[in-house]
Amino acid sequence: MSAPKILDLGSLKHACKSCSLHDLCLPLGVGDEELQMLERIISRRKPLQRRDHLYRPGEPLHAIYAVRSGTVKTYTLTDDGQEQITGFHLPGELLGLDAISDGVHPCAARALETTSICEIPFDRLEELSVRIPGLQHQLFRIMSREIQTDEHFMMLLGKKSSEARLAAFLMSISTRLGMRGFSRTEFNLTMSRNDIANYLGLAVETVSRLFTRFQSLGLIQVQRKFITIHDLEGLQAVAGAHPVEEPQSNRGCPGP
Amino acid sequence: MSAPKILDLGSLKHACKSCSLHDLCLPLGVGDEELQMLERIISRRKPLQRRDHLYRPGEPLHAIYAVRSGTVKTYTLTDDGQEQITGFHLPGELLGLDAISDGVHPCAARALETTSICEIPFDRLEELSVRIPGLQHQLFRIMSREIQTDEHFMMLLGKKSSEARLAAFLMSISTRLGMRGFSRTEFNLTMSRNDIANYLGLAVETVSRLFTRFQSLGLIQVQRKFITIHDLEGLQAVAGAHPVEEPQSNRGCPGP
DNA sequence: CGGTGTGTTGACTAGCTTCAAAGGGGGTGG
DNA sequence: CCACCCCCTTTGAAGCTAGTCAACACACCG
Repeated sequence: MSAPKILDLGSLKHACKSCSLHDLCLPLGVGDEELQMLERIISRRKPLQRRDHLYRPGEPLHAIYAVRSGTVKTYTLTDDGQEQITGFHLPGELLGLDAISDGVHPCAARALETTSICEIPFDRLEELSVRIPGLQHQLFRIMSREIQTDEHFMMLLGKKSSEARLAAFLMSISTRLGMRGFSRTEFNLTMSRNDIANYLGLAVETVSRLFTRFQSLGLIQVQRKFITIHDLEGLQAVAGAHPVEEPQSNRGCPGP
Repeated sequence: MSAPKILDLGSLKHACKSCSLHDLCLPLGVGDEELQMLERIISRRKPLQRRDHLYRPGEPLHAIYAVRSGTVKTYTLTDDGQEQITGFHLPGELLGLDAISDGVHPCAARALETTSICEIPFDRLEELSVRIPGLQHQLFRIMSREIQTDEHFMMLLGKKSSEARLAAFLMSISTRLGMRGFSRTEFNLTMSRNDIANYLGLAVETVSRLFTRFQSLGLIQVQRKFITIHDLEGLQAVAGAHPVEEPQSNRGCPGP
């Protein structure tokens, strides 16, 4: 499956520079030679079109994937058949890590727009990470990071108001795009309101109302899918805010 | 840190049999010799008493931990200083995986009762997993599993009613205890109602009312912290149920 | 034996969902 | 290229779930 295409290693290397695998490879002093070994097992797929599936639930894990450009959403189906979005994946981010444990994808991955993808055959990645300890360490880090962000998101869903959720969502998109060199304050939301609502555990109507409210508060400007953030600090404040009231005093003092 | 104690390998091996590291080690044909190498780096800590911390947020990652007996809760503090429980860890389960990415524990871990713990120095575990590919694979699997259960839990928080959440929680405890050879239908909830509510994103009062309701429905019997499940299937049904209505027809048929 | 913390129960409230309907773009077909 | 249609989005009003507030019951502990 997926015959490794011969690629221009120079350009691929450049591409890898903005990828999460890069961040997590080079800093540890993985040598040039080893980097080339890694790059050799990575192949590009032909771009996905909007609504194309990268994989579906139940498919065996062949590879993990990195988004080169575009957006991918991952989702599962609940017992009663409705969709639950588990994440949006922006350029430089990885998908498919949740499939390692059973060797089968527990969720589906679908492009929200034209999207290009790097494919990293998992068995070969594992082999390589035995030979390159730095790579193994980085894989552990990447997976740990995902566990951490999932925990953070659980807090969002469990404790935060609808306002805080949407604000945090926008801040998350902003930050992640910013890390990859895109604008933090102007971007397109490639997902529908429905997707956002689904992801945040809210009703579509609530999300729509919140966009309107944020705009009238001067925090953001909304032009359909195009968002301009006017007040990053303000938005962050809304995101961090306690659902009902903020004591303001004795911050971060847990007590024994 | 943590001078490796000389242990009776025979008894430790036995202990490891009911541990998640075991499940995820032996099946892959890790040899006896390699298993001994693993066991040699694992040390026991002296038991934790109720309310003792295993680690606190901000502490550097020295080791990951496995619960031998007892229960541990992990939690973070929100921006405004209130506790958010991220998980309960039963015998045989691992803690601390979320600390790998930054080398620092993002959350706290605290014993809910007298608890004994195995400590696995992470740097030595990493070294070992380079030498034992099967071990590396199992670590990937364990972390992947955690990502997967986190995603599942996100669905619970985002889409399910309070009833479904508590039912799913009880089923989760039941299943996990059952996997370790404990009773699936009779157990002590070592965590307080407050902890349960916090974890599930509910108010304490709601949790209390739900326990009463489940009892009057004949699903469970509640005697303070001691729970008897009378109807596992019924509880599962409540857990899986759609918050409002259940279509009942066309299950699991996504459509393209 | 009181004190304290934990758990339960009731009444009220708020926030979000649901239901309903209309506006607006983008895509498709003629 | 235009027109139609569908779906996404927005807005309004009503309803319900779960949260909040308050008071009490119960065990556990010193």
